[in-house]
Amino acid sequence: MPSAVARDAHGQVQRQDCVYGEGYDWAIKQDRMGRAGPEVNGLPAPLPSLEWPLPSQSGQYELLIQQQPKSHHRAHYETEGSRGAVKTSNGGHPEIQLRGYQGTAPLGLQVFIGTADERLLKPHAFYQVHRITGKTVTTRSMERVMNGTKVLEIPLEPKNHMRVVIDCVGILKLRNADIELRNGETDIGRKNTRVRLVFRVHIPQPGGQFLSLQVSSDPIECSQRSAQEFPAVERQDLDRCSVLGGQQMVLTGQNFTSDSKVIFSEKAQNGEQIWEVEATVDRDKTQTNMLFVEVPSYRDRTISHPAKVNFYVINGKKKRSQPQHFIYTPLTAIKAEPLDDYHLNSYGYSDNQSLTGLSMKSLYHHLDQDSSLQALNISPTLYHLTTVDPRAHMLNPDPLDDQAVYYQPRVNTLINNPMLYHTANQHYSNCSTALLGGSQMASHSASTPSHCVGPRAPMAKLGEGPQVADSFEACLMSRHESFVQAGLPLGKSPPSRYIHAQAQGKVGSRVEPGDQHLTHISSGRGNHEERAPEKVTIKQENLRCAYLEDVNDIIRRDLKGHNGE
DNA sequence: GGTCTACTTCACCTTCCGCGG
DNA sequence: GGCCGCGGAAGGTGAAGTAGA
Repeated sequence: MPSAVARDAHGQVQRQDCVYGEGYDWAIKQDRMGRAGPEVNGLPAPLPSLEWPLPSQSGQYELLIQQQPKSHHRAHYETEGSRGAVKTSNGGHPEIQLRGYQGTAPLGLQVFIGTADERLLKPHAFYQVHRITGKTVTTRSMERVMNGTKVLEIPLEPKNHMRVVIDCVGILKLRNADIELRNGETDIGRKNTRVRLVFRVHIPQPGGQFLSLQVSSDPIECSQRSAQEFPAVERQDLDRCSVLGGQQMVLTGQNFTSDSKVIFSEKAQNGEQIWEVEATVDRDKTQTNMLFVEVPSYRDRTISHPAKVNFYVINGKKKRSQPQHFIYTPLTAIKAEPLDDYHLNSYGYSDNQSLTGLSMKSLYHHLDQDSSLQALNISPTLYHLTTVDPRAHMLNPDPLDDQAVYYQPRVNTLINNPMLYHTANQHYSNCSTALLGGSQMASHSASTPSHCVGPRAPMAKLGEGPQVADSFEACLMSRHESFVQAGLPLGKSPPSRYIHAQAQGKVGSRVEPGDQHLTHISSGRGNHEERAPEKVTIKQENLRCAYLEDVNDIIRRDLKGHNGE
């Protein structure tokens, strides 16, 4: 088992262990690439952190999952033998394809185990990918460790139309106690048994850049027990209806029984349950993987804002599915003011789906989903990150934020770190205040929201460490605490930002303390093109229904969007 | 009636066993 | 016979629930 010492994207020396499949020329070729990233002009390029969100599609390229893994796979412990490769529901194996690749050289597809909870996708602390070997395995693979996360690399070959069957990926469960005792680990393992397979590919681009794409599978339940007994909703054909209810919703999933009930519920901000009602299930049509539900009417038919509720399927006393989300839309419209400098039509809102009653969250979401910056007539710009805190970038991990990452190492030096990442479809550019004067990002106080960069503003940092992440998360929390505790409309807090990245080496951002009703989004060209910033102003009102939970909702929706759902 | 504590129940985690290919 | 993949279950642990002071 060869091991290597490599420098990661931040120049930190780290040990990486590699395990090769037999007769694996490709692996040897890829080894150098994987240790410190692909090579550019003979120099190793760093790969984006596994915690970075990446898009599944960019330009002509698309990384997609042709066959999704089964929703249950019992992971094995280190003390056990392998429990085999992850399978699809029809007994086959997941299949991945990279579309749009015209090159002749094979690429490496990276696979790791990611989280599947409400938060942002990141490597799962309690599960690791496990390389399956044996005569039934047809796919070559190579195992390595990147920053403590096991990653399998599988060749994607043009002769196979850049399509590969993932029959060599198993899931290893680490003992909760071992992980929870680890320094800096804040997650708990108990009941944290859902994972996703995450696939990444790095495509060489002209000029020595690389384009990184990522796609993650549907969630996989990895525990023995829940897999056998608990109902699981995998899909719902309806996610909203009017407060009157009455519409039929078809749920597809697992472990539904003739006794399954569907419970709609709503919780107040303080977590107190304020509404619960059992929906009518069509028992005659019920199958083990399908439920037909009549949406119950909402408790309050006079709402003026969409109401977000949950529902779950329950088989027995405590055998209930993960909560699913549902939105009741109001019957009556409320005042909607035209938004300055903002063309609703460009977002395709129909009359009954106007901005009426739309929260800031919804606005953001729609903006995001429709590649809003383009719609807002913001020209593509170069987007620079200097060793960016991935979670800063992930603050709003929507398709817009999930810019494909081009990276080109050692092109220029910014303060202490030399890495410049250029995104595809580069809509905006920015850089953290951390870069100003070389101040340490870690010094950003969680209690000073003014240091938080706006929702679509990646923060830069000058080192990777828990204090930075903590600071960022605290920063995020702080922002939302201010929403909830102060009861301010979302449009008023936190203060808007004016972010402007200049050419490399002179980048920076500043907070504009001015009118907090306004959200400014500016863009400037980076090192290749200079362009005057364009400003978009959005006026927002009626935002009282913005809750902390909205952030999760945004994340959830966007993750779903990621998966092409 | 509210709070605290001790006890009980049960869900979950981890390990082990055994079977078939 | 050994290994792998897999199902099932035993036993430990801790969270959740309940009863009594």
